[in-house]
Amino acid sequence: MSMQDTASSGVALWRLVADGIERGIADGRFAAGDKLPGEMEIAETYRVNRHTVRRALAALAERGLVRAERGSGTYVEAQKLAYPLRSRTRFSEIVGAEGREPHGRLIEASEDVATRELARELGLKTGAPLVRIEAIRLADRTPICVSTTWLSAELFPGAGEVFAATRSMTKLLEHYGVRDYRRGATRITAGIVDATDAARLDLPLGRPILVVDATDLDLEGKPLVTKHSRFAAERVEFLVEP
Amino acid sequence: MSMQDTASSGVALWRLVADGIERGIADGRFAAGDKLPGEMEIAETYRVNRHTVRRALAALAERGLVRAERGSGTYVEAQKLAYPLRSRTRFSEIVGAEGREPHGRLIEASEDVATRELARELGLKTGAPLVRIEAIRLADRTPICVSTTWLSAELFPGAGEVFAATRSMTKLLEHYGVRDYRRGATRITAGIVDATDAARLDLPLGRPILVVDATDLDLEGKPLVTKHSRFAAERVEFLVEP
DNA sequence: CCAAGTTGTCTATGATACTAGACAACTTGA
DNA sequence: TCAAGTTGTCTAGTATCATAGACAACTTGG
Repeated sequence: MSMQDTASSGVALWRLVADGIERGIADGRFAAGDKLPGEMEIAETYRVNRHTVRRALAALAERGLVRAERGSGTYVEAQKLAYPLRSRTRFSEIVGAEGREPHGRLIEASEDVATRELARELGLKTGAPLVRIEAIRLADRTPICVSTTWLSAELFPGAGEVFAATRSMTKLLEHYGVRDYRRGATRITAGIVDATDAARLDLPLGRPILVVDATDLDLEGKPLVTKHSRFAAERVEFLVEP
Repeated sequence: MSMQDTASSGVALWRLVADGIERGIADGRFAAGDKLPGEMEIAETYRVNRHTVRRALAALAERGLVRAERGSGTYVEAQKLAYPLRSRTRFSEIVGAEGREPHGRLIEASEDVATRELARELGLKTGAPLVRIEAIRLADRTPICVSTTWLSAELFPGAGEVFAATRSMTKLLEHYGVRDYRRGATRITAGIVDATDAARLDLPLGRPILVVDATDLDLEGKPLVTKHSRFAAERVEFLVEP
């Protein structure tokens, strides 16, 4: 150790610094996305060499808690949202279970007609009238995913307005008398974010996204809605449980 | 660190070993007075060099948790019993308050006659008949002190048998109708344990003892018993409170 | 574009931590 | 008395921890 830690506690200085910063992140002194103080400044507050601070930051970066950007600063990485994929998948419940505040926002709602693919997913005829809802979901204030959701315009007339008011797909379905629903097939792929979604997700261009196509069914197995969601890969982690 | 700790945790190996041993003491895997495994054996269980174990043991010894005896082994130091000296001093209550189990054992009871000193302490005449009780007191199974207690044989006939049965001075006095009593003068000195007491206290020769001479009085201030107690200095700590 | 501020990388030095081996000093039990 | 087992002490080598300074590479705001 150094002359600075009084009693040679058996804990390295860089570890003390790392723990201090981690505590700051945990208790919200440094929020997700925040810029940490500069290495020099941290070194001064802990009365420690800049290299020791770098060692601490490296340990935190290793665990994904912070990310250093050369020339700019070191930023708090939002902890990846653990997103379990079960038959009962509710965004608000998942986010809430992580101790974060779920939000939804309508981007756009419009009339559409079913392509052959959409028709098959929803058990409708090709060309059937649909409501298309473009929405974004956030945990606290961090955008997690943008979803395009299609519903039958005949079964759910005015669904766009209802979603704009309720900001929740679950509540929308309740409004139409659907007490419960469950997840049908879920397909997951990955891609690169396009410019539109990048702006919506507040992501730099070129970042990876997780693309999820899923259909929700009512309790009799009849398709209710089908969705095409794009998740910011760096903010979410899907958990598939046996 | 070494190559052995996989991820360079920032916590020194010797600290991990020390913490492990301390936990063992705290949860009773190593009881007070127990001999710890040899340094070599500890080194093997923690997959660590013997010198690292020695560093850990040195840290624990520094804090008084263990004591190394060359050629013999390293022993768990009993935490010193906090022994407050108040006007109402009851061994069993003091030990119980520390969460330990008080015990008493009669070593010997015999007839005696009052020396001038004893007579003065007890408010009797020189040569008055006395009962002399030699007893040992323990906390859990650790001997704390040996006491020689004198009582008037006229006021407390057969006191030796009563003590042998009750193993408690408080209960003995109750047996003779003494509901309460309090501590009179208390004199404290220190000395070196003699061979007899060393055996009784399970102490090595040459160890320091605290010698307490005290007289207990009934509520009217009349002397009841006078005692000469020898405490193992390393196992007890007297607290004088204002 | 430029200056200021940021992180990244290099060299260098000294103090600790850990390992390894050997032997001394001591205790214990046979 | 002796052998085995214990703690104490020494030397030595390697790796990590921490400090210090200098400069490169990059970002940001003016």
